[in-house]
Order: sequence, then C-alpha cells, then structure tokens
Amino acid sequence: MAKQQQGPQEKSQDAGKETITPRAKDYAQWYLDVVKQAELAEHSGVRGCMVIRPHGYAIWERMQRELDDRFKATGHVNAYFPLFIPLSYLAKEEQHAAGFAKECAVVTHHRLKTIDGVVQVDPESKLEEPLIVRPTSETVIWAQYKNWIQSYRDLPILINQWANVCRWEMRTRLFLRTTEFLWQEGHTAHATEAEAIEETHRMLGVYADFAENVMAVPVVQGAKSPGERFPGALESLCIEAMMQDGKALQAGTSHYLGQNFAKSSDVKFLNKDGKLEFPYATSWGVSTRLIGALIMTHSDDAGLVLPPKLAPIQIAIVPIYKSDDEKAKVLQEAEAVFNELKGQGLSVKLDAREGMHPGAKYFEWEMKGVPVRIEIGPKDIEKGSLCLVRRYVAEQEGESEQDLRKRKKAFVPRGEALSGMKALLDEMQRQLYERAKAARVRRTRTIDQLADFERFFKDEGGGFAWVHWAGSAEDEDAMAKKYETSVRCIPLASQIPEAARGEGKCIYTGKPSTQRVVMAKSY
RNA sequence: CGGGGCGUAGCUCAGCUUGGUAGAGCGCGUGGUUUGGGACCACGAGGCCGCAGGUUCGAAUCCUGUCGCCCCGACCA
Repeated sequence: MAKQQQGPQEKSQDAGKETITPRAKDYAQWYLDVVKQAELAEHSGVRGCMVIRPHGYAIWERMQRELDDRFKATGHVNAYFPLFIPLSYLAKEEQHAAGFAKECAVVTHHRLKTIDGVVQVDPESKLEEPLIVRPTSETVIWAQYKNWIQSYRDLPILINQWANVCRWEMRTRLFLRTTEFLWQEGHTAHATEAEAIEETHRMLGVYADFAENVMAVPVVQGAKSPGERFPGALESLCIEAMMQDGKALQAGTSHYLGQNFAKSSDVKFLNKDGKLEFPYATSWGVSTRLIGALIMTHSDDAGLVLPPKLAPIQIAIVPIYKSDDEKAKVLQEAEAVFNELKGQGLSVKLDAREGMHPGAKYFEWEMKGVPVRIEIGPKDIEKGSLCLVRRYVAEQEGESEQDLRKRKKAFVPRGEALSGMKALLDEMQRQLYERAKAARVRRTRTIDQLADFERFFKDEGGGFAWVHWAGSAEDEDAMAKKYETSVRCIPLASQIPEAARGEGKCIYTGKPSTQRVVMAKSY
C-alpha cells in the first residue's frame, strides 16, 4: 500500500493528445512522429514494408502528376514491364547482377498446398528457374528492346514506367528506405553516345526543377564518385538535398549506361551507314523517398509542412459557431467560400465535422501540413472578413510561441482574401524554398584543412563541406570511417558557387585537385 | 547477420518477481451539455494475454520451443 502511494501513476498533461518529439531532442524520433501523426504512413506487419496512408499517398500522387507531366513534355511515354525478372536476365550484366545480388527477393515456388492442415509451400511446385522480384528493371526492359530495335529509325526509345520495386535492405526507415517502394524508372535507348549523355543530363535537370520548384527543396546537381555509381552505369548523376539535421539525401538519380545493357542483352541496330551498332542507354528514377525529403526539409515541431504545390489540401476551412442559428449562417458562408476557392482550381477542404472543437481541428490540419487555414465564425461574417492562418511564416529570431502564432494569423476583407489566395500560396511556396536554401547556406562551408573539416562535422553540427578531392575509393572509405562522411557528389560546373571554384589540393591526400566535391554525412 | 527491446482491448501500456481465471488512460458507440487553439458528464461495446508444448488442481504470470515486429550496427534509392 505504501508502495502504491510512493509511485502513483503520474498522469501526463498531454495524456490523450498526439504529440511530436521536438527536433532538437531527437531528430530521428521527430521524423517518425511526423510520419505517424500526419498519417502519412505506418509500419505494416511485414518487415521493412510500410503502408502508405491516404494522406501520404495523395502527396505521392501529386508528385507523380508533376513529374509525369514533365516526362511527357520531354517526349517520354509510359509503359509497364513485369514485376518478375528471370534470374538469367539479371545475371546477363555482370556488374549489375553483382551490385544487386545481396538485396534480391527470390521467387522459387508457384503453389501452396495444405499438408497436415497447414497451408504451406508445395515442395513440388519448385520453379525451373527462380524469378527475382525487380530491384530495378533494366534487364527485363532491355530484353524487350531487343525486339523493338532494329534500325536507327527505331531510336530513340523514351519510356518511363511507374512501378514498385523490392530491395531487401538490412535496415529500413519509413519512406527513406523500405523493402518495397514505389518509384518511376525511365529507360531510354539512343543511337549515339552524345544523345544518351544529353538525355541523362536533361532528366537530371527535370528532377532538379521538380525538386526546387515543386518540392521547394534546393538541390546540388552532380555526379557520383565511381564507388557510388549505379551497378552497370558508366556515370551516375544525382541531386543531393540537405536535410534539417545537415545530412545529405540523394533525391534522384540519372544514369548514363553506355552500351552495357545493349551488349549484355544483345541489342543492335543498323545505323545510317548500314553498320550494326549497340545503342546507348540511360535510366533515371525517383522514389517515394522524396516524401521523406519533403518532410525533413520543411516540417517543424508542430508536424508536417507542405509546399502548396504538393499539398493534397491547400486550404482547410474551419467553421466556428455556438447556437444552431449561428451554425446555419456560418456553414452557409463556409460553403460559399469553399465553392469560390474550389472554383479557382484550388484544393479546399471544408471541415464541418461536428462534436469536435475548432482547436482540435486546427491542430489536426497543422499536423498534416495544410498551408492555409480559414477560420469562419459569426464575427468574421459580421465584419465581412476572413481569418487566414498560414502554416508557416518567415522566421524571426527570439520570437515567442504566442507572437509567432499571432503573426501567422491575418484578418483580411473577404473579397481580398479570396482573390489573393493564389498569390498567397505562391508566396508561401517561394518562402519555403528560400527558407530551405538559407538553412543550407548556413550549414555549408568551403573547407581546405582537415582540422577544420573535423571541427565542422564533430563540433559544429556538420552539413555540406565543399572540399578539394583527389582521393581513391580507399581514401574515401578511410574518411568515412573517421568522420562518417562521404563524397555525396562531384558537382556539375553550373552548381559550383563562386567561392568554391578553382583548383587546389585534396583535403585528404594533398594531391592536386581540379575541383571541389560535396562531402557530407548521408541518409 | 550480430547486439538490444517488445508481443496483454483499435493505440500506449500496467499486471508477471511472490500462479487463483483481465486492468488503466486514450480512442470508439449512444445520450446530453458544449464549440474563436487539443471539451465535459453519464452509460456502453471491445481481449483464445503472439503461437505451440510442458509443469500445476489452476498459467498472461513459471519452464521449453517457435513465430513476428521495432530499435542500434555492417549494405543501400
């Protein structure tokens, strides 16, 4: 009894409230909390596999739409190839097979049987040849291209597919790395090397444009070091984004595959001179990992923050009323506002749920990252104004929670609020990008001395370090062991800031170096 | 594949040390009062305690086995 008195179950003040761990306390936990509380995704009963919930999937659908439009605009068409890849196909390209060997799901049987009351794999249904669940589709696609390509007139082939793939990773994280994930993979075939390389760069550009202008995520475009290249590629280009914790996240890749896959699949075409040649290939992809990038770039301790261009709901309308009389009036106005905004082509949600206090709705929509909330109550109707609340505003130093909340809120004359909504959303989109870019600048250094490098990553929180590099793969490994950093990319010339141009000496080996690379810790 | 943790109500967990037949909070349903930043009251529904053996008169609890998931490391979009 005395024992009981000593340790009463302390009731948390937040009991029952869904809470998010602050970023400063535990960034990894914060990420998991946001994913869960914003109802983006959750763990399934299957190891390493997630369920993407409607709100998360809606974001993916918007990404798909934006990307797909860009693929079409650059001349690509969609198609679909099989989930299963015969082992012999995958094995055709040696480097490729070796690269994926350790993470393949393998189908070996095709039937179940009830034996002693237990449903199990029928041992007699063993496949002659095992099937690999695609980790990527180069080999199945090129097996088909063999039939489609005979002449230079058949080229280029510019195909994309939206699909799921499976990579049996040891360690998984929601969106960032799961056993099964959704993505798109472009696979093109060209008559000349120059054209294929151009394509590789073009699609990297598409990704960069999408990341910066739609996701509002600034990226560095560059090439992977040989050790980080896609298995089977001659060159892998990538876009690298910086997350709020200073770590780099590869957000998209575009590979120049040369003639490797054409050769291994024995695909040849007759050129204008009547000579047989192997076509040149590219492949490029982005995945649901982008949702992870989105979260870790913009979101805050109150939950998800979405750029208007990707927000499944751009505006949430919350009606406020007491009496039935008020309720009728308020709902009428709320519906009118809803229809007017919808008529502008905006994505609006009228949250008329009953028995839920307005405050609870505010929290929910904030958690889910809705850019703008409109509160409509009797007072607003009386004044002919709307209460607009932004999900985020440009930061000010040393601002209190109260002041920040106040600053997000604005009472705007009705007509002005409605006619200015698009502009407001555009402005918020721009602000998000600027904020992310400023955050990256704050954590970016041009570094020449190893001691400074060490201090940057060990004491100053780290970020992107622009350093001269002329080391070998072994040197890179050694750096990784010591500082947990790696060469994230060798930036394209256009990406190099003024201060980081010119030649120098490798930060690690001291050898002469022609350009700087971006080093960082990474996801 | 190593190291750790956890499987009890939809969720988070208590109960297990010292076996006696199932609990809390949240959520959910109904009714009422509420509603400008996470409402409250009343009543109610909801569990083969991961699974399989064993010990015992009796197992969520003890023993053995087994399955699954999560977290930390080695591999990766």
